[in-house]
Amino acid sequence: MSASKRDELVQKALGVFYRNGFHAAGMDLLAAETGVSKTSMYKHFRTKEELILAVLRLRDEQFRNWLYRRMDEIGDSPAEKLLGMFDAMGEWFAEKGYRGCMFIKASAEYQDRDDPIHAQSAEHKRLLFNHMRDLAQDAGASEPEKLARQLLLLKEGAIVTAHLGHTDDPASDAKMAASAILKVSGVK
Amino acid sequence: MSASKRDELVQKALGVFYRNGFHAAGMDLLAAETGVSKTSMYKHFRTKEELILAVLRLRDEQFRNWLYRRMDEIGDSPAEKLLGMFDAMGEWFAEKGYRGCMFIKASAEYQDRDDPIHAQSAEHKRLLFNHMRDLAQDAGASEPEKLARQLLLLKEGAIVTAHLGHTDDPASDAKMAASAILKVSGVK
DNA sequence: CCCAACATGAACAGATCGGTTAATGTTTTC
DNA sequence: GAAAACATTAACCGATCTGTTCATGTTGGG
Repeated sequence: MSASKRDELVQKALGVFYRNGFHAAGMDLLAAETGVSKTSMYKHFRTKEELILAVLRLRDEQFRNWLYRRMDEIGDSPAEKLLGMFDAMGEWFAEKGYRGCMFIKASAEYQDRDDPIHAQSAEHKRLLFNHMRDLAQDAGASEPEKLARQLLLLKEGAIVTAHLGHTDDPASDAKMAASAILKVSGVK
Repeated sequence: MSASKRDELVQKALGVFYRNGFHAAGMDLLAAETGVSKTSMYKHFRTKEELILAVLRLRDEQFRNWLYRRMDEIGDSPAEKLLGMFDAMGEWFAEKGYRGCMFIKASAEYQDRDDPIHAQSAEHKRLLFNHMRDLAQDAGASEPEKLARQLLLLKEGAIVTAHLGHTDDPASDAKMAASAILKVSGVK
């Protein structure tokens, strides 16, 4: 039971869940798509919930690493990095196979706030908020927390709209709206 | 098979789906909660999908009627009505049992863009957009479509965050952000 | 009052759900 | 090279899934 084998299963399960949804993807399908028997699956993960939680942990790590890096690359100043989030979103939306945010989906299928899957999805959003708040502070915002919350509202809205809305360019709309918000937030 | 009986089933099924999710609520549960036998259920709706589509139609009608009315009551001018949307959102979020937007949930469980359930959810968002665009035009916005899209980004973001985020007041954040956007949109 | 039309419940399909068991490889270790 | 440890497979478990069948009410019209 190598650790990397488990990681590989989680990685592949992530794709299966993302494409099919959590309830719709059964353990039989997951085992088949990862090229492993169901028994092996249950050697690595005691329950389906445990597998889902592992998938969400990996997704959180992958997504935040990618996003923070892109924001850093795109913007020089803190304010530019904040706006850069929306450019990064645009890149993500343009990927083929884009189907929205895994955590929003998870919270839609596991709605109870004290469900571990819901709680872990909320934690991901909280970590994103912390990062945005720190950047907003560095950017000199008069109310960094409020600014961070507002920019994240635009981000979540764009994520949903990119999957559910007409096919325009929500990332660009969000970025222009963000600029307007930055202007009234004491950020130069 | 009175028409009102069918409506009553759809009405009750709406609540069951909203609380449990679409995959998680089976036809047995739906029949039990509507106080009707499964056979009767299938007399009124040929498949589960047909029931879901009927539920979404009802929800669309209920939600838009309610929202448009509240926006009208809250604001006198078109610009005030636009901002009033966020007050209405705040009222909705505060309802006990709030679990997010039914159409976002539906699109999360039925992801394919050509799935009828996904398509109907998208249609709801499109109708909302039309209304907002008309109001934005009446309000004198320089680019009414863009303004409508941006305000709706804030709305979708707030809806998601009210369910998944920390428990602050996303409707109020969204409203203040919307004010900033209105200012740069040629709306007095 | 009788018969047709409709509504109902219970039982049943066949498939799939999450999860387990027991028997069979395949390594690793001494 | 034998024995212990680990991985894998296929078959199975009871529950639940969407959807159907059939036998029994129940109701309204002539």
